[in-house]
Amino acid sequence: MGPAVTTSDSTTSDGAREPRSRAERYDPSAIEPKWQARWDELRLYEADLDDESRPRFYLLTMYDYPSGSLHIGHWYVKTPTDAIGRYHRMRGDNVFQPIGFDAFGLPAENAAIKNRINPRDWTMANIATMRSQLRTMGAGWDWTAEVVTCDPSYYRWNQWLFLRFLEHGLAYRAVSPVDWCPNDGTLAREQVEGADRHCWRCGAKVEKRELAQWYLRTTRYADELLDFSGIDWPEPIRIQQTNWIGRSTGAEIVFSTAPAAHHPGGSELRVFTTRPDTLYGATFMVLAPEHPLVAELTAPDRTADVEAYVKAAADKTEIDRLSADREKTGVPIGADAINPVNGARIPIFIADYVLGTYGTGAIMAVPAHDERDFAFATTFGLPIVRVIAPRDSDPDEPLTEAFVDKAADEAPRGTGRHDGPLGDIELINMGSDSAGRLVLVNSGPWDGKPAVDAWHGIVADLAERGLGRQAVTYRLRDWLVSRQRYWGTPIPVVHCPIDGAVPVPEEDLPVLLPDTVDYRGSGENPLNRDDAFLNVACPRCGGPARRETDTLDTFIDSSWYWFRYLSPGKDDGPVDSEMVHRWTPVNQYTGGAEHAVMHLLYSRFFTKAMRDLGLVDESEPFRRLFNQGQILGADGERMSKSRGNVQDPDELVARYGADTVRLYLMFMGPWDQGGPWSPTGIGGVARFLSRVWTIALDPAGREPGDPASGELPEGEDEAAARDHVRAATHRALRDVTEDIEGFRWNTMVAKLMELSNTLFRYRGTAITELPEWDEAVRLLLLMLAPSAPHITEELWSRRLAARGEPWESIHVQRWPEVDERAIVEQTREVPIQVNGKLRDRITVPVGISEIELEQIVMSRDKVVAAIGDAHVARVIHAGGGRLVNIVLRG
RNA sequence: GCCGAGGUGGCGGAAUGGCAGACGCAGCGGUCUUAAACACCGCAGGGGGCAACCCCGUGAGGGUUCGAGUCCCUCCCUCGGCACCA
Repeated sequence: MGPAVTTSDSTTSDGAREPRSRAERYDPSAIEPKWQARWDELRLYEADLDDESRPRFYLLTMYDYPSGSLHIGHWYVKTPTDAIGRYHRMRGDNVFQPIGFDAFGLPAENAAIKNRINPRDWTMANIATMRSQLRTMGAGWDWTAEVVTCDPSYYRWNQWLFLRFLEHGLAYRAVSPVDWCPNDGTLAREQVEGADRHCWRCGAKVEKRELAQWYLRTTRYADELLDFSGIDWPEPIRIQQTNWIGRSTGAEIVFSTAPAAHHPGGSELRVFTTRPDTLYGATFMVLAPEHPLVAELTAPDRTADVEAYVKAAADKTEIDRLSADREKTGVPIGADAINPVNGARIPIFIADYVLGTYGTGAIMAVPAHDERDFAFATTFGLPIVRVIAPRDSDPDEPLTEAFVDKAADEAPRGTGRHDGPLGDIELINMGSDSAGRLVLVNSGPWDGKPAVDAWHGIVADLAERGLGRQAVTYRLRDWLVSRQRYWGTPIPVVHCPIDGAVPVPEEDLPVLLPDTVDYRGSGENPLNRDDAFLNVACPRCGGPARRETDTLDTFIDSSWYWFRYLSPGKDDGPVDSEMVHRWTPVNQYTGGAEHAVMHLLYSRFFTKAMRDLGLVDESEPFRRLFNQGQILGADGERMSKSRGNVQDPDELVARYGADTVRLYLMFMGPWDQGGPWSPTGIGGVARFLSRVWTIALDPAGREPGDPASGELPEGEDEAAARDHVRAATHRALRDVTEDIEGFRWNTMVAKLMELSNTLFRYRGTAITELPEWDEAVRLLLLMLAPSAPHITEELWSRRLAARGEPWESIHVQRWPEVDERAIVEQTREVPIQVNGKLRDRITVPVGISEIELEQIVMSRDKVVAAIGDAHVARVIHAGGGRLVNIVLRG
């Protein structure tokens, strides 16, 4: 049992041992389940979505993956979120606070393979556990709106949406590589282990395999996704999304291949560059190892080297490949390209720092003006030709590093569209050189022309010859949604030998996952072996065909689930458009910052795509977003069962009660920060709630440990004490309200502690008989109600009972109003600095003039001493008289 | 490596460019108790001094300012993300 919370003597004490106070002690286990049951009975948290009489407030928190049981991290997001909902209810809003489960995903399959249990059984059992755990939190979830994504009534609409996307050209199929294990099939990133990249299950060497897979065309919305107007999202998230999308303006330039013994030449090689003005400085070309023309262009005597390099590149992660300070590697393929502006023959290399997924998968290398190209050229002894130089400098002075305009780094970023540093080319911010400081050199007809003019001029010339055009490229790629797995939404397509990929007709949805599944101890998709699932008649020609066995990425599920909460049972469409129009965008979304780019960008994409399909009118899913931090294990690592660092909330609830756990999580630190879990300090919060209990139920009691107990604080008469109590109460109300609005829970709790400490000092005095005290207790309970719903409900009900008033839940009371008059002060303390160092403090009347204040300041002994014989240069009255600083000369 | 966030007492943290360390935890002293636990009251950044008081102090180094934890530059460290974990 925890300190101060439940002790045996509160329940068993009798005449043998006199407890300190006859008042009942705070025992959360006796009150929390009682109120949870009562709230359910009253359906206190079931929103009436048709209620037009109050402002709507859609409060959404990221739904959870049912991984087994809740850990303290789940509570860390949910308790403040619940406090937001409760606060808004008290503000008079119609709050909709739904919850659900993100039920498809890899862990269920891993468990299934390992333990030979059906993923559905595993998942549903976990959901049952987590539901019951969630109840102990006493949160205001509306369970009538629950969504579970592995239910056919949900995933059928994933399929339906996929078919609409297909119709509108937003879904397509293309070949792309996956990590592949010969025994276990496609592997997720987390299933590839070690530097040698082996399969986590069988240890086999992981290969790349090319598979035809389904994509969603997120890039169609790239520009619109850069526009954050109308939503109130944290700047860091907007910056991360903007950089993730990575819009770059540049040019596509067509080089051609030079004739060689093994190749007739004349093939087009397109490159994307943000620096067409440096075209004359291209001294070699680099293709990504996976570029489609590599095999064709490679000279016979280079084949062995090139193939070995391509194979090695496939083994590396993109993160490795893009590391800028890594030693540059690459191999020549024994072919040349021809520069369209000057006919120069330049050698073609492949190198892994060029990615097949960005731009055209090929770059023109300009070592004089790009750091990576410079490093590569230096390693391989390739020529470096300077083509940009400050006006009147020597153009042929050798470079010791790439000459890149540093002003590019100062380009504004993040809040809107921008062109920033790219994966492979550093962009000069053309706007930064509007003065024409930089000119072209070694560039034929362009010598002496400002780089800014050449940038556009060279592109225009190329365009005229059909050899180039201005182009925009994004770092953002289309969304690969195919997963070679069982436990997901089956992609509703049939492959027919005659008709190709045929969509499943809408009336045949849902394509159900087979109930029985046999993994045979392998990770390979069991749908591939399930004849009953596989064999199907072609919807178009009726001939024998084969079902698509890929399932959809679970991020599809989470890309529209908040729409579904509004009509979870709807069976003639995915969403109730009218309801969606009324209730979205979501007013407040809360969840982890680890979703900054993927889930939060996919959700925005889906909303825009669904708008264009005519399903919803909104363009953005979430009006306001907050990303809380992550609670790590006590060891500072992410909580996971395998590390054994998971903190179970049930244990804490059993010991301290849900209210204490909720409040402690809020008190730990700033909500967006998170940090390692440590239970040290939870006792302080428990003590705080015990004090609140005592203040509310036993105000007349005295503390034998405090000799001054029952007396007013020294120097305070009754009138002063009344003012003091009232001022403390209303100041707390003002600050707590602001802190809740700003989600500053830790300081909110601190201010409630401060108020309770103040009130505690008046226990046993006559003050507790007065209206000021009564108001203080009332406001303290109301302020605490959103965060600690059970204890406040209990104390509220006893308060009403004591007055003979009928019971009404504290959670339907109105949030109180601050009385500004109570807070006004007569005097204030002014710190006095000499040369910025604190030397004295004085207390002065609030309305004092600067002249009067200065007179008092200058007469103070400490000030006089600090000034000595120095000369006062000036006196600064800062912040409207908040501080005085005396500046000395010499 | 790139993008984003952060670094303040023994610990969690507080501080619209204006008194660094609110509020807690741990610690120390005390009250209550036969005693202990609980509870309560008080002390408490580091160094020096009997004291008044003085000096130092917000990852490191520079800068802007009357004044910097806060703004700017360089660097170091930690955390999140990097497209098949969710």
